[in-house]
Formats: sequence, structure tokens, C-alpha cells
Amino acid sequence: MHEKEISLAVIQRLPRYYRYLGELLENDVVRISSKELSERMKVTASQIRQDLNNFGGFGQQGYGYNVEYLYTEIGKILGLDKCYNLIIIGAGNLGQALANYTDFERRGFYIRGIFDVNPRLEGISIRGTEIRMIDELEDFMKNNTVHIAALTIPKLKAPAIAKDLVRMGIKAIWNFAPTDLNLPGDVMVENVHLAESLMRLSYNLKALEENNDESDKN
Amino acid sequence: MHEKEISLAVIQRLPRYYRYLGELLENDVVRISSKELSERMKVTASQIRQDLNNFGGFGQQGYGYNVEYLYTEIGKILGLDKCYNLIIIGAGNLGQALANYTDFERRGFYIRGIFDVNPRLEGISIRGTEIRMIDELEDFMKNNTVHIAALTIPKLKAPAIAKDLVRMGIKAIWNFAPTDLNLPGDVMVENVHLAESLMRLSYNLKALEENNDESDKN
DNA sequence: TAGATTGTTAATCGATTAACAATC
DNA sequence: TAGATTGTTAATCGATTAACAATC
Repeated sequence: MHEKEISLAVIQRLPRYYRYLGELLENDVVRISSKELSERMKVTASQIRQDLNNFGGFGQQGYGYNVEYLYTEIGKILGLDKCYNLIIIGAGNLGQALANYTDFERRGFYIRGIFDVNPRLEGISIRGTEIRMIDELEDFMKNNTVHIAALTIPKLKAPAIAKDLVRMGIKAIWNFAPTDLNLPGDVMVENVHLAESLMRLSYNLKALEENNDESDKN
Repeated sequence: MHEKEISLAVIQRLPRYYRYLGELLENDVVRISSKELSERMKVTASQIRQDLNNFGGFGQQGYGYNVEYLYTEIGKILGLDKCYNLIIIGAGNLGQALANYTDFERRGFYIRGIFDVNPRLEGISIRGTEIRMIDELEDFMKNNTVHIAALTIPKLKAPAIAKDLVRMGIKAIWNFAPTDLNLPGDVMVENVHLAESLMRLSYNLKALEENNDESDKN
């Protein structure tokens, strides 16, 4: 019984609304209109109202939106009213950086385990969580509820580990490996492809330079 | 003298084409049709042909695309035929992880400097690049060509540093700070907002669970 | 030549923007 | 009540898909 399907574009934007509302809240702003928010966020007021109305009417005519209420509601939509147990597969630089990042906990994402194949890393503690060997993963998954697995491992190892994780029951993978994971439809994958992000930047930089060259000619 | 403007959606997809073609090349695949590529990438053949034809006709009727040629051409479009000098602002966990990541160099992105405010980090070397104090940044920028600055600093510090960097002439910022940078139009910003990425994952995980609950009822 | 597959135009679909009646 | 601003419908715009003539 699907209600009207929410488009990917809307979901992509939700966290940004959440961030802006969080900042308004920190600055003790009580209410905001779609028009004012649109000016801050550089999007159209129409888009804001359309996006929000996918999930319900959070505003009030003549008043606008109550910042705290809207912040809380978007938080609920994003699932941030719950807590999530995370494991990190791959205790290299990036895996360790994620493990050290305290901001995730503030949002309810708790790192419960870090795994690697490198025996030299065994037992090293990162913010109270010690690195385990990957062969302990299956036991760990049996004895703990794990909601999300972050994959910070080389691309060639990622597909096989992802498959294992799915077999062990994981339903959400935060994939930092520069490869696509072809997993069953009931497993959510969120990719963070840093190399691709950097390529987009170099594309834009190149486009910028070419524009400059052209206007130089004029 | 703008040619037809390339849409953002197309640019977003280009690095993924590049990645798939790179893998085909590694596997010694010589040619590929849009149809076969579309099956691997799970997009339509039509979209692939439309996307590529924004930049020119790289294929041949009856044959398809030569993998090596197309790979090279997309590389050029993305600006990967050039080398870029990068600096990292913020030598925390994430900054150090980026500095340690060797894959960027393979693509022509060279890390030339790492800066931080923390005097304890001064002089520590990461893969041959030693951490400098941020007050040396201006001199460094005068004496070196820097194409890209990666910002791995707290969100409250990011806007001011970004403004400084722009003043010093930077034209491309790879922003990992969880905030928007409002910079002049001739400065390219590519955002990597990890917290937002994680929220999208929790949204999807929640949506998945709700779907399951509903089908349980039936 | 016949078959295959592109490049490209036309049709469809979906997302964004505009407009405005409802209503606080 | 009058003014402001939402929620929502309608209009527009752009992106995706389909179709096919061109051509290797």
C-alpha cells in the first residue's frame, strides 16, 4: 500500500533542510516562512513547500513554519528519532577517521565495532572501540544488532564482503569503496565515491578556465 | 559563446562512465555497445548515447564504442589529462586520511601542502608532506600554484577560511565541512557532506522497515 | 551486402515553478 | 478584519526514453 512515492530528488534535499533548520534553532529563530528560508538556502519557496507537503502540512497560513517543530518532524522523516548501531569494515585511514568522528553519535549513529584483516591493527582502540579481526565478524553479527555497515575497504574486496554482510543480515551499507555493489533490493546502499567527487570538481575547474579563455579573446 | 549548456545530471554521471570504462579496459575489453554498457551500469542505452553526444560522437555505427578511446576522451572531458596541485586545510582524522589516500595521485591530483592550527601537529609528515601552520598559508599560496583546496575543518571555521582562500586566488574548493560556502560564482565548490549521506541511508532504512511492517500485516 | 549500432529527433515522463484559493 | 503565507492545483520546463534514419 504505497502512498505516492517520494522522489529521490526530494530525499536528497531533506538533510539540507534539516541542517538549515538546526542552525536556525541554534540561533533561537522561532518561525520562518518558506520565502525567507528560500532566500537563505538559494532554492525557490515553491520547492520548499512542495517538498514538505510530500510528508504533510507542517506550516500554518499567515504564519509560516515553527522552526523547532519542523526540525523535529524532518528528523523523524529521516529516521533520526531512532538510534543506529554501526560497524566499520576496514580500519585504514578512512575507517579510522570515521570512527573518530564524534558528530555521528550526536545524531544517533553509534559505532559498535571496527573490523580489519590486518593483524597489526588487532586490539588497537579507537575512541573505546577496539579493532577486531574480520573473522570475528560473523559471531559479532550474531550477538549484536547492527543496523549499518560502513565499507572502507579496497574496491576489489568490497563486493565479496558486502555479500557476506547481506548474508549475515545487514540491511544498510554505507559504501566508500570505489565500486558499485549489486545487492538485493531490500538492502540499502549509500555510496560515497570520493574520487568521483574530485573528478566533478576538476571538470568544473576546467570548464571555468575555458570560459575565462574565451572571454579573454573578446 | 556558450555551446549548449551541459546539464548537471550529465556531469554527475560522467565519472561513473569513466570508472566502468576503466574496469573494462583493465579486463582487456576492446569495444562495447551502449546496450551492453547499459546492462552493466543499470541505466538505459539511450541515456548513455545522449550523455556522450553532449560532447561529441565517440562511437561508430554498427560497431559501438572503442573502450580505450572513449575512456581517454571522457578523461579529457573531466580534466584528468592535466595535473592538479591540492592542499588540505585541516589535518584532523579526515584530512590525514585524504593525505594518505594514494589513489588521487594516480588520477593526477597531487597533495602539495597540509595546514592546521594545532601546533602539536606542526612538522609531522604524511607521505612526505609535512603539516604546516595555517599562518604560513598565504606565503605558500604566493609561492606555489594551488588548484584545489580540500577543507576538512570544523563547520564554524570553514566559511572564513574559504573566504581567505578565495582572496588568495583559489578557484576550486573540495568542502568536507558540514556547511554551505557562499562564494563568488567563479569559485567552484564540491561538497562532501558525510552526515547528510548517512541521513539518507537512515531514511531509506526506515522506509524499508515500514514497507516490511506493512507487508507483514497482509 | 546484411546486420548492427550509432547519432539524433520526437514523444513521454517527471520535476520545478508559478499562481491562487484557502485560511490562519 | 486585513495581511500574510500556506497547501495545492495548473503551467512550464527539462530530463529521460523511445524510435528510427544514417551509416559503419
